[in-house]
Amino acid sequence: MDSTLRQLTAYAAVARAASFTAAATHLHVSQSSLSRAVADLERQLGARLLERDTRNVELTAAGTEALRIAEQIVNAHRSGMKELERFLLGESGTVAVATLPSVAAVLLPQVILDFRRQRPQVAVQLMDGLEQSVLSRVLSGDADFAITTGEPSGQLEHRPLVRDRFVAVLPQEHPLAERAEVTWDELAREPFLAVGPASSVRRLTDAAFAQIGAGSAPAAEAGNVATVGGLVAAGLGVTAMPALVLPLLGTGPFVHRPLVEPTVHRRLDIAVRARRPLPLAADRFLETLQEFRARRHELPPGVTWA
Amino acid sequence: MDSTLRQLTAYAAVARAASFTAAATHLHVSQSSLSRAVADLERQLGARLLERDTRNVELTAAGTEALRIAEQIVNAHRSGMKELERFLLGESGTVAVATLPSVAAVLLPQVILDFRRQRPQVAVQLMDGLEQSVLSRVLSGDADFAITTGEPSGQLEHRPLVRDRFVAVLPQEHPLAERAEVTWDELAREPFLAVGPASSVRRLTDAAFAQIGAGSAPAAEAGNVATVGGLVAAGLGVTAMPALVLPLLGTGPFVHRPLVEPTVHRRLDIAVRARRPLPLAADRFLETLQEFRARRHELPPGVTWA
DNA sequence: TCTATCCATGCGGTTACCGCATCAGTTTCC
DNA sequence: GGAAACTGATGCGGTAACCGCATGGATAGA
Repeated sequence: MDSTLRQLTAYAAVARAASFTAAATHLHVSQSSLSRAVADLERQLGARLLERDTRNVELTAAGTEALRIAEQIVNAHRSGMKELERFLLGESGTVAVATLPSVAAVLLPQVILDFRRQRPQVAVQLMDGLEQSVLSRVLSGDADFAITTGEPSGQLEHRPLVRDRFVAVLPQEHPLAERAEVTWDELAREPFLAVGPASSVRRLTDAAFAQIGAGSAPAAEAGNVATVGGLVAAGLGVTAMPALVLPLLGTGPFVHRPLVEPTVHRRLDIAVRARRPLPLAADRFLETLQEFRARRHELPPGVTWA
Repeated sequence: MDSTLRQLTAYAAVARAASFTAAATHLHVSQSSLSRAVADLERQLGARLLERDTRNVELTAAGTEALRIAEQIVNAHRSGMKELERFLLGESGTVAVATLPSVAAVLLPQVILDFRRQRPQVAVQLMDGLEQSVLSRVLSGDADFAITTGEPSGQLEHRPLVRDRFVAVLPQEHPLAERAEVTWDELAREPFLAVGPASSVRRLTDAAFAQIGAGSAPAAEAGNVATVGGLVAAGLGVTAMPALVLPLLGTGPFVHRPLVEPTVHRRLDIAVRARRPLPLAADRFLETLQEFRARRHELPPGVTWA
C-alpha cells in the first residue's frame, strides 16, 4: 500500500480528464506511461479505479473516492512545496532577532517597519534581554542573529553596526547640570547609581572608572534602567548611560550631558554564528538594516553608524 | 522542485531522530540510502536542511520548516491511503440504493438498521422513485443497485428477491368487504381508482384486467398511492395494490382482501449493472439483505421471499 | 468497409535507487 | 595518549523502476 506521488498525480490527471491521451498531453508524458502508472496503482490497491474500454473512461465508486484522496495528497504536496519555496526565498517565516532592550526599543522599530512593508509575510520576533542571554540565544540558534555588545568569539562573527556614546545623566537641579560637558572624573565624585552587574552597561562604566583610577562602588544599583532613571530623577545620585538607552530611562526630571575625558562608546555589533548560512529571511532583514546605514538614516544624538 | 514521498519520508525520519543511523534502523533501510536521499532533497531545494558533522545532526531554520511540511505531506499520504483502504474494504463510504417507495418504507428499514449496526461508518442513501427513475439511477451509476420491478435488460442483471401479492382495497362498508377473497372479475365491476401511469403498479393492474378480458378505464387516478388510499376511504371506489404498498395507503377506513383468479404477484428484484464489480460496501449491504432472506425474516402478510 | 482514435502492451535504453564496503572525522574509554 | 567505536559521506556494482516508441486490438463514425 505504498503508492507514489507519481502514480497519484498520473491517476488524478487521467481521472479528471476521463482520458489517458488527453491527460498525457496535459502532463507532457506519453500515454503509455500513464496507462502503466494507473494500472500499477490499481494493482497495488487491488481495485479497479477506472472502468475503461477502448472508447470510454469512467470512474468506479472506488475511483471517485481515490480521485478525491489523490487530489488531497497531491495538493498537500504541491502547496507544501510552494510554502517551503517561499520560506527559502525569505518571503515567509520568522526572523528572530536577539538584542538588548535599548536596541529593540529605539533602533529597531523603524527598521522593522520598513522590513514589514517589504515582506509582510515574514514575522519579526524580538528577543530582548541582557548581553549574556542575547549571546546564548544566538549560539543556540534560537535567534538568527544578535545586535549587541560583546567581543567576537570563535563561535560568533561580529559586524560593527553603531557606536553609542556614553552621557552623564543628572538630576535636573544638580550643579553639574549647568555644564555643557561632564568628565568621568567629575562624575566619579558624585553618588553613582549603577545598573545591575549582568548589564553590559555596567561592565563599560566599571571599565571607564577603572581607566581614570576611580573606585566604582555604586551608591545604589538596580536591574532595570528605568529604575535607575527614577532614582536619578529623585535626586539620589547620577549615572552614565549610552545615548541609545536614554529613552528607556523614563520621563523624570533629569538631564543628560556628554561625558568626556575619556569619551566612551559602546559598540553594537551584528553577531551571527560563524560558518553558518543565515536563513534568507534573516539575511533580508540585515539588508534592510544595512540600507539604513548606507542611507545614513538619522540616529538619536550621540549614536553614530559604525 | 519535485521532491518524492520517499525523500520526504526519509528526511522526516532523519530530522526527527536527529540521526541518520537511528532513522535507518527505524525505517529498515541502509544508512547510505538515507544519506543520499537527504542530500538529494537538499540539492533539489537548493538549501541545507541539516547541519551535520560526523557527530551531530542539527536542523537549520529551513530544516525545521521542511520537517513540518514534510510531515504534513507524509501524513496526508498515509491517512489518505488508510481512508481509501477502509473504503475498499467496504468499511466506509456510501451505499446508494435506488428503489420503489414501498420497498424503501416497508422492506428496507429493518435491513438498514442491521447494516448500520455492523458498519456504522457506511452511510446508506435511499433514492426512492418510480420504476423508470429507479432503473435510470442504476444504469447511470448514481445508485449502486436497485430493488425494483421490471424486466432484465442487457445492461442490468436481476436477482429475484421477494414476491408481493396483489390485494383488493375496499371501502370499509363496501359489499365485497364481507368476502374472504375477491376475484379480479368482481373488482372490475366496481369503479376502479388507479395510480398514475408511471407507476409499476399501474402496469400490473392493467395487465391483470387485460388478462381477464375486462376494460380497465379507471374512475379516477392519482400519482401518489396515499391519495388513492384517501379516495378509497372516501368510498369513491376500489383499487388493487401489492401487499407491500398497503402501509403507504394511509389509515383511512378501508379494508383489504386477497385477490384471486388469477393470483397476481409483483416480483421485486435486486438489479445491478451487468459485468460491473459492485463496490464492496454495496456488496456487504446485499449480504445483509440476503441474510434476512436466508433466515426467512418475517415479512408483511402477502409478501414472500422469492 | 475504411479510417481515425482509443487504451494496452512488448521492447530496449536510461535513470534511480539500493546495499555493501570503505573513508574521514570525532568521541569515548582504557 | 592512543585504540576502539561510532558517525555521516561516498565509490561501486547490481537491480528494478520508468520512460518513450512502436504496435496491437477494439470501437465509433464516415
